[in-house]
Parts: sequence; structure tokens; C-alpha cells
Amino acid sequence: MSDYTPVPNFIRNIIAEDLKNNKNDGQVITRFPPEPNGYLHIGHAKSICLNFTLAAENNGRCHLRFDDTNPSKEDVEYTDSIQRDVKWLGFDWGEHLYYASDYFEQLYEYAETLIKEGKAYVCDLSAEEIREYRGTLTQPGKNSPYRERTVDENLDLFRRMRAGEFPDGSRVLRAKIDMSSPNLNMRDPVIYRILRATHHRTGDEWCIYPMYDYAHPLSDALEMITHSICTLEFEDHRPLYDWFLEQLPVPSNPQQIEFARLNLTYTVMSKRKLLQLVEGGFVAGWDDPRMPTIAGLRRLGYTPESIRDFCERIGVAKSNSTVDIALLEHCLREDLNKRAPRKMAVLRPLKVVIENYPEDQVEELEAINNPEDPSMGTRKIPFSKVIYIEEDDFREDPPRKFYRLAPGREVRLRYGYFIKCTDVIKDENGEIIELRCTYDPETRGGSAPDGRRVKATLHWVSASHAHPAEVRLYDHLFTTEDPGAEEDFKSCLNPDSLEVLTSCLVEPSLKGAALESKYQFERQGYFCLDPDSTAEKLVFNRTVSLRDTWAKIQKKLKK
RNA sequence: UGGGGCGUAGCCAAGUGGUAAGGCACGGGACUUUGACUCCCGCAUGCGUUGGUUCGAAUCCAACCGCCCCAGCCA
Repeated sequence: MSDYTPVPNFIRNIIAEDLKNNKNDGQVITRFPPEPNGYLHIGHAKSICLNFTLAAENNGRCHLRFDDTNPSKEDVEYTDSIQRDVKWLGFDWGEHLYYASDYFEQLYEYAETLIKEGKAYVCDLSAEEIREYRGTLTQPGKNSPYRERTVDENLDLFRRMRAGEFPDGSRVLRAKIDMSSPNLNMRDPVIYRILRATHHRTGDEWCIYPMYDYAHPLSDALEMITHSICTLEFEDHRPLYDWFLEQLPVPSNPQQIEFARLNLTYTVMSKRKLLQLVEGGFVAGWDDPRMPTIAGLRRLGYTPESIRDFCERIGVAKSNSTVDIALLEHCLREDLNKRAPRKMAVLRPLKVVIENYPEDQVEELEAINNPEDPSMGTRKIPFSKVIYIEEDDFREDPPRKFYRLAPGREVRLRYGYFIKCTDVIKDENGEIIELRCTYDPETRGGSAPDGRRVKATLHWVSASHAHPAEVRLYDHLFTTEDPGAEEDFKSCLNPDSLEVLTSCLVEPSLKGAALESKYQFERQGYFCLDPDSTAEKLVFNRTVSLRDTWAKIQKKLKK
């Protein structure tokens, strides 16, 4: 149905080559392996899209596997939110939902196998001692004094570790590899630690837990994963990943491939920093519309389609990069432009009385729901003597290139009439509080039979029919492109990232707005109903503004 | 000073020896009952640098430079 051609990237190339060589019997099985210790963000979306798309393109499948090997940081709140977010993005793991904790028994048995073959040993060194023995980047490490324990002793000790005979942190199981390896990961890495923490799935069944480096390759192999895609920082771990697969009788031989994680301008992406924002109260929660989390983007009004399109457009490579958030916003506008019904909403109302319009008359004017899609039909909008227009659409002393309403000037009210400003009414402080205009009855619908033209078309609402609403205007969370580079990233939080407008007026048809449905408020941007809405009070979030040439011109004029 | 990676436009990114795709951003124009959308035009004699191989190099070789990651009983 579409002419969609995937953009080549190095991982697609590797898979194409593997398929050509009939590697893995032509199978492509990937996995998305989050640790349930936080909410998913747009960076995870890149990985999710990559893994699920690669599998789908090759008639394979993608597993969702929780990498839950550290119970001290994990929680079901996160396994729940992660599943919700992956589904919302539009991906389906089918029957293939797994947990590393499902493999704890098998992983334990593999560990005994390593011990029996003299490839792992129980080490009694303290954490600090292990660090000292590990050496440095430039100096080799030295062997642990416990490195040469007998198989029987190791087996006995390891079983007693599992049985809970030793206190937390007193001993670990280590792989016996090479303390002089230039790759620190190969210097007898810890593969099991004693940790008494209640696991969100296995409860108190275990007091020893496997480390990521050990559990990950084996979990992949047990699931018959063919391509295990992870981020760049794990490149150094690949030799260890392969080492475990070589040493143990695993059912398959997955290949680890690393790509560059996503960075976006004007935001932070590390789970640690996002956690700080939530816990420090700098945002309202993981789903605060300013957060780069999937939950936050969803609440802001992003569509899954736009995020998927974005993830495809940014490409996949191995160089560290920071994508301009303007690209994300572009993908959103492109999607919403095609689909969002148009509405009229006045954010900062300015009263306009049309003096020559009959006092009690109300007309129903026909408006197009979406000029990009005629099948979306039309609707009626009430028009009457008193209306509101946008404050910004009137200037008493119009600057150069301002062609909206001004004294004596004529403009069009969208789908309505041409009006001309005849008088400006101010309060005692000199603030403009009302405009007096006249309308031309011949211009109903918005065009003049005499062919005369106006430069501007304004949106408006009828005073007696409009519905009150609150509108939340969001902007980037940070004022600098790379807040992560700052001493304290919180120092460049944008004080204007949220502006709440409480006296907005929206057209009556918005009264029945549904949660998560998107609208374009004409000439302003895309908006969606926020869950904070009540029957009394509608609350809309501005997802993204429309491109604004006038704003650009103003900026230029100021210079 | 060890090891692993990466350098193509302001930001992403394709390119795998035959003469620099595409997108975003930016600038100009057309159209316009959204200053939106859409459309058109422009935007790297150049691929980190310097040498070399070749009829021909972003692609191969060498040296150098710059940036990122690694010393958790985190993932």
C-alpha cells in the first residue's frame, strides 16, 4: 500500500548480508531489553523502533524482555509503564514477553557449569579490594588470592552463597578470564553478587543475583535472539558477551551490534537526570508534558506515528550525535496537519462589537474541518454581534508588515465577514478593552462580491456561544541546546517552559472534546485535551505551534 | 601513557574505487479565506589533516589531529 523503502543503515546491511548467507537459517529475532527502573523516553523509542522494525521487515519477531537482575532499583510500576508505552508506540511482542528473572535457575546452573570447568571462582575480596586488584586503564590487574580455589571448594561456596549463608557483599562469583587484559571487562568480571532485596517478581526466592554482563548474552541465547542490538557503551563488553556464549552449552549464538543512542537538543535523556527532575519537583511527574518520556510526549499530544517517522528519519549509525528537536516537531506537524480537525479558539481574547450587526441575530456559518482532507466534512459555527478575536491580531499603531486589524483597516473573519475597525475603547489605564467594528453583509462566508481583497484572515469566537477553557502553552524544558554539558543541568531549566492561560474561549463544538484527540487551533498550533479537564473546565495542551513566519519577521524587525 | 569506537553542510545521514542521495534548519519566490499547508529555487569543486597508491580516492595504505566510551558487587 505504501512506497516505503527503508533507508539503508549499517545494521540493515549486516542483516541483509546474514540473510544472503543464510545465517541463523534466515531468521531475524531481536529484542528490546529495558531494565524496569524508570520510564521509557524518546531515546528508547529509537531502540524500540529499530528492533521491532528490523524484525518485522524480515518476517521475524521482536521480544520484550525485562532485564530485571537488580531488584534494588526495579519496580512493577516500571514494567507496567514500559509495556503500555511500547504498545502505544504501535508495537506488539505477541507471546514473547520475557523476564531475565525467568532464567535465574538456568543462569545459576550455567554458573555451576563454569565452576566445574574451572572457569569461575568464588572471591572473598571486598568491593574496594576488587577495585584495587583490577588495576587501572594503563596498568594490568593482579590475580585475586582466591583465584585458585579448587572446583569443589568453589562449588560448595557458591551453593552456600545461594543458600544464604553469607552476608551481602561478602563474596562474589567471578569469571576466570585474564587479569592483565587491556579490556577491563575481561579482568575476572563479577558475575554473581549476594544481595538481599525483594525482587518484584521472584520475591525472596534468591539472595544472589546475576550481573548484566553474564545474564544478558545467556538470556539472548536462550531466546534464540539472532541480532542483539545495544548502544555504543557496550562495545567494550562484546568480548565478554562472546566469551560466555563460547564457554557455555547455549542453544544459539546471538550477535551483539552496537549503535549510537539518541540525543536531542534542549532536553536531557539520561534516566538519572530525568529521575532528578521528577523527584526534585522540577516537573509534575514522569508524564509531565515537558518530559522527553513517552508518557510525557503522549500527554503533550504527540502521535505514535510521528515518533515512529522521526525514528526512521534520524537514521542509525555509530557516531555520537544530537538531533535537532526541530526535526521531531516537524514530524509531528506533518502528521497532525493531515489528520487534526481545525477549530477556532481565542487564547487571549479581545472583545469586538460589530455595531451594524442586528442585536439578537445568530447565524450558523459553515466551516471546513480539514482543508487537507475533504472527507472530514464541515461544521457550523455560530456568529453574532459580539465576538472575541486574538489580542495579537490588533495593533493600534501597526508596525511595518503587520497586516492584521488596525484602526480603519479591514480584515476577514474566517468563514465569516469582512469587518472594519471604527473605534478603539480603552479603560482608565489606557488599556485597550474593546474594539468597535462594522461588517459588510455582502461578504458572508468570507469573500467580497466586488472582488476586493484583504490581507489578513482572523480566527474568532462568538461571545455568547464560546466555551471557556484553560490552555497550557509548553516550551522546551531547557534554554540551552545541550543542558547535559552544563555543570548543573538544572541551572538552565527554562522558567517559561509552561505558561497557563486561564481565560481562553473555544468554539462550542469543542465542548465534547475527547481525551487524547488532537485539534489544530487555526493560526496557532496543535492542541489536545489534557486529562486534568473536567466537565466544567476544558484544559488543552499546546502540543506544538504552527510554523510562524510573522514571529520570524518580528524578530528580524527588532534587530 | 592501555583498550574500544567515531570524524561527510548549522543538525542528522546515504555512500563500500567511477567523479558527493535524502531529510531538518536556513534564505529567496509562487500560491493562499490559517503569515499554516503545498509547490519551485538556492544551500559541501568538498568528505578531520597531511602524504601515498591509482587513469580515477569520501571509499585503499600510512602518519598525524580531534571527539566519545571503559577502572559498579548498575544496566
